[in-house]
Amino acid sequence: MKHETIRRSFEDFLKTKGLRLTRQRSRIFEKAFATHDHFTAETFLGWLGEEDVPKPERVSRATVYRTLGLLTDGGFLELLDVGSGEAHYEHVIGHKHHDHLICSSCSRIVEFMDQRIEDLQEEIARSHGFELTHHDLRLMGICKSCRRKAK
Amino acid sequence: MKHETIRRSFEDFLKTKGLRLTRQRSRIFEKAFATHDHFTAETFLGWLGEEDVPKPERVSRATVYRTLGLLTDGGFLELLDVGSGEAHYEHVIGHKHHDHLICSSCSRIVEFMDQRIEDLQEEIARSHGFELTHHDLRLMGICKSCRRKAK
DNA sequence: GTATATGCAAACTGTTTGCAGGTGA
DNA sequence: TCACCTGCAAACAGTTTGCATATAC
Repeated sequence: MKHETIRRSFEDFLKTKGLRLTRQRSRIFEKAFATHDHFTAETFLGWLGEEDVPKPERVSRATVYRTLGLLTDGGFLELLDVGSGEAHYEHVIGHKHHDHLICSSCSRIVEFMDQRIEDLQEEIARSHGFELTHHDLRLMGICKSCRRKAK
Repeated sequence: MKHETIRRSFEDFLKTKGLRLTRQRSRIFEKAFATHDHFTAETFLGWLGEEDVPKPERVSRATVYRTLGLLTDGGFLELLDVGSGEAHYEHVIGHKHHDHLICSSCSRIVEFMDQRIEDLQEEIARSHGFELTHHDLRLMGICKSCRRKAK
């Protein structure tokens, strides 16, 4: 999906909800889609702080939290719970569904997706009478380079 | 596994670590193994508060948190992250490894275990050079009775 | 013009910690 | 005895919220 397309769909989303396209929302939106990495609200705030922009473009902590929530509601970001206590986000462009391998030692996050597991999950949910809305699979372990270092 | 056996192993655990068997730890241990349900620290505190015990048996919030952590370290409890912001615990007796189906509507938690998924997880981790230590699979959806109610 | 957003700081939730006094081995 | 524990209250981290002011439409 092209950046312009999703930007447009963000503007539509705001319009439909009767919300306004403010400088802050615009800046947060652009920033969130400018990286392919996962980020937390605080990391994000750091990124914004690095840029030296004139006062009317500045974004407060409260607005970052509010807007990340908004983008998540709208389906532009996805919440990723890595179990660290902080909410991690990732944007949704060119990011088909995937799960995560997390290195307990260096916190590196590797994405993967396995259709066989996806299918089994559906099967299991069905057999328990659940209608699946989403799922979250985290594999925790030690990555190759950390194992090497440990020796 | 019999209750007595695990109680013994808890006492051994304390001894090995040079820790003491206090009234508080004993009470928390018994309570944690008296239910088969998941619980949070605050729920647990509530349970303890319901019982009218003499002062030396009373347990403070700090001690509940400390002791649940201790029991988790010792492998007597398992941490279950249901994504609600609070830590949920479940004890380990007669509870082989399993994953969870969570109803987004009524919060009901159903346990399941599927060896085919377990095997695939190992395979995926290996193929990415990870050595798996544990994993966490949560399937979120709407359970049968909530779907029925919704209609 | 006016409803919606923002920034600020204060509130909140779940959890951890420092310290003075209590207690199990 | 004395290291380990506990209770208390204060600290903490991440996040949310109330309110006065600013701004998009």
